[in-house]
Amino acid sequence: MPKTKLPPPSLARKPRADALRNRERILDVAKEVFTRDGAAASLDDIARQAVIGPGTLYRHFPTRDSLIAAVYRSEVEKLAAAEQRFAATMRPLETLRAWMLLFIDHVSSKRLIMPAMDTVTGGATRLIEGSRSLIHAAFVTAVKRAMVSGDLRADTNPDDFV
Amino acid sequence: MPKTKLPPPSLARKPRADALRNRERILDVAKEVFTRDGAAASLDDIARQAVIGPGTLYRHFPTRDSLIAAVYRSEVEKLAAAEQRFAATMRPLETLRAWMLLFIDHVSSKRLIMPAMDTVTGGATRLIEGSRSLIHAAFVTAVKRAMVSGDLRADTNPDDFV
DNA sequence: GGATAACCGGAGACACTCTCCGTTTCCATA
DNA sequence: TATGGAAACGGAGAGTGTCTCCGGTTATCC
Repeated sequence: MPKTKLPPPSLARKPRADALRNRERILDVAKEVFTRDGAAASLDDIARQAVIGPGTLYRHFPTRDSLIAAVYRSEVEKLAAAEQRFAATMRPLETLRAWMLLFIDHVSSKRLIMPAMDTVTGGATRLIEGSRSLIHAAFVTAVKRAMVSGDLRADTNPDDFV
Repeated sequence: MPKTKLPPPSLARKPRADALRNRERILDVAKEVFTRDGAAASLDDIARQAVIGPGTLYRHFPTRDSLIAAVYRSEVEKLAAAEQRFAATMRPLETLRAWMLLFIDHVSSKRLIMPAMDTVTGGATRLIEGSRSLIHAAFVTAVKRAMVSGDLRADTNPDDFV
């Protein structure tokens, strides 16, 4: 009798397109605002700049911390992904150089955002710990590519850069 | 920092007694509230508990950060002073033990307060750095006293505890 | 004791947070 | 393509917090 199709053993269904769009826009704006105004920036202001209502922002990110954490995660993922994107169009040494520049940006903006992450929960450490491996992997890949191409001496140890 | 009395040449005159009293009360209450409610506690609430108006609180500490920093500084000073107070009435080993207990308290409450200190200014590092030497000196003194009295082996290096 | 600079209190304007719910949009199905 | 309904949206508004301004009070110095 129920014509409603219950989704196969799998759990949830695909998120709506507008929700994804909004989530992305919030993350973009939030990153910019946090970096500019510090971690105590107004959340309603972020919503306003992202051209959405406050309700929408709070539905996506119930707390300030969850938004900050999401911004951080998203940045780390972008950073890791950039290595492959660069490698597709640049020579190995250029790739490494460009990526390291991006890394500097990442670190300096992280300084701004971090303090708020454990204001309440003290949970910053875990988040950072988890992202370290992702970044490290991207870095090692870039260095290895440069070694294979001969731009870097073959006996270079990636970790020596750190 | 002991205030030597220099009446004639100076421009500033001695701070009023009530101002000093209030400042002290604010610091006491603020420490308690911050430790309990976290660094985002309501400032007006602190004023209320200290039985003063909000205006008074803001005159003494114009920003949240300045209040937090003052609380921290005051705690460090008390911690350093406690070593001498203990030594006056306790045996060296007891002094050391009591002082280290106090130190634990200090560290754990610091955890609560720290995050807010550089939320805006990123200035926590300097503050902590400055206080480290004060605490370290008190600690070394306590250890040395215990060594002289024979409670601790004479070849103990204070820094080994850390 | 009197003058006066320093200090106090708290009303109030403004900003921020977060929720509730009527309206709109998207997606699956027919 | 049309349609039912779940999912997402927006924004008004209540509650709370921040910070200032200024008339009144108090301590200090002479």
